[in-house]
Amino acid sequence: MRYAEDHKAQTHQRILHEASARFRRDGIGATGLQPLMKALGLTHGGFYAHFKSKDELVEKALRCAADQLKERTEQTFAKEDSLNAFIDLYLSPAHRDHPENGCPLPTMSAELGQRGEPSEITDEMLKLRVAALENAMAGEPDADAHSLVMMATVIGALVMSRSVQDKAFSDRILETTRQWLKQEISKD
Amino acid sequence: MRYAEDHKAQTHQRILHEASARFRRDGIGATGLQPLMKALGLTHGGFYAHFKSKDELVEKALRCAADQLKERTEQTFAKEDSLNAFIDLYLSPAHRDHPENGCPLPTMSAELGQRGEPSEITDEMLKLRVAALENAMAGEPDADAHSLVMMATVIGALVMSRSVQDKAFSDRILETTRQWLKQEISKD
DNA sequence: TGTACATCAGTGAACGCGCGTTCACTGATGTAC
DNA sequence: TGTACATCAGTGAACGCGCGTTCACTGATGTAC
Repeated sequence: MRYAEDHKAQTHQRILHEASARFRRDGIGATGLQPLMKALGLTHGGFYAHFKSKDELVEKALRCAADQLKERTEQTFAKEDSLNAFIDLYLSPAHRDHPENGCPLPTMSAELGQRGEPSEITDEMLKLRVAALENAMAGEPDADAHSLVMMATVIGALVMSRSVQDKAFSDRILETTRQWLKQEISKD
Repeated sequence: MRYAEDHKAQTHQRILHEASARFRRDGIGATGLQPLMKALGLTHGGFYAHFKSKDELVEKALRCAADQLKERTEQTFAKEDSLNAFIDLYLSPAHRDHPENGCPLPTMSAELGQRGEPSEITDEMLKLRVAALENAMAGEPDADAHSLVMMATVIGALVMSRSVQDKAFSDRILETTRQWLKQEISKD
């Protein structure tokens, strides 16, 4: 063969990785396949040797982002003070400023709903993260409700901090929410 | 003149209203001007007698949604038990299932950020709502932080409930968050 | 060792389509005389 | 009262563009003999 044995598989992964970043940063609709492939040094025609449609790419890229996130989540929850670590990570200025590496939910959920694709990956992703939070709250009586509400709070705070032009206000949203959530934890 | 004096102004408002609903329901990018005008019984060419570009429509429609929301918020906060009323309204299944009439932030914020338009209407909208919440918490020492975090929580819960396929899970997100927030209020 | 052939990841022109935008035009009305 | 003209909200064909998708092709390689 012309290329190394795993060459095609590697290209496949490169497309997936680039797409998952662009979908989060620019949105699904605004991400063209032509510019995407060009950015990888390829031509657009070759895309269909890897995926049968853009819809399939969306599904696979979302899975890719979810797996990436799962891994990072597990790393975070392996730490000592995992809840505080999670809060600091999710509500960090870095996460706000780099949606392409972050949680796909705040950027993609609206568009996914509008597209009418069932997907169910978001279900899986959310349930997984809420379960991880709940697990880290072991001992607290309201852990099931608290984990769910905490997840909602960090997502909402991130959405708010990204929606706002006023930089100081954006920082305040993140910091205030961080402090609030940590103080809630310390009560238990 | 051919039409009533305020005919053009009325058409202008009809376009604005329809656009503000479609942008929230389908997204900005996925809303075409041609189908939009057709839905109002007009042809697309006439659009430019009312707005100089789609970008201007986006800005004006967002303002329209914000005003609509402001009015509804004020009505809610005129009530006795305004905080509970707000929570029930924002986290109602009706709000989840009808984004076209609801808060534009959860549906449009990602796209607005991606478009690179400054806008600042989201700043105004958020600050206004947070201030209304804070006002309703009069007396509570942490009202400034609490109002901001509560806003984040309801936004995040709505985003989550809309992202999920599992209907029972979606309902649980809304209900759990409602209960949690109300219980937090009753503590004060 | 040398030649003919098969493989197949990637190429790039072409397709139909809907988009935002432009513009010469329509036609029902109010106004002027 | 009747005719000529001005107004202007809305019409609809046309534009260039980027989109997702298709497909005949390329050309470097491994294999067969």
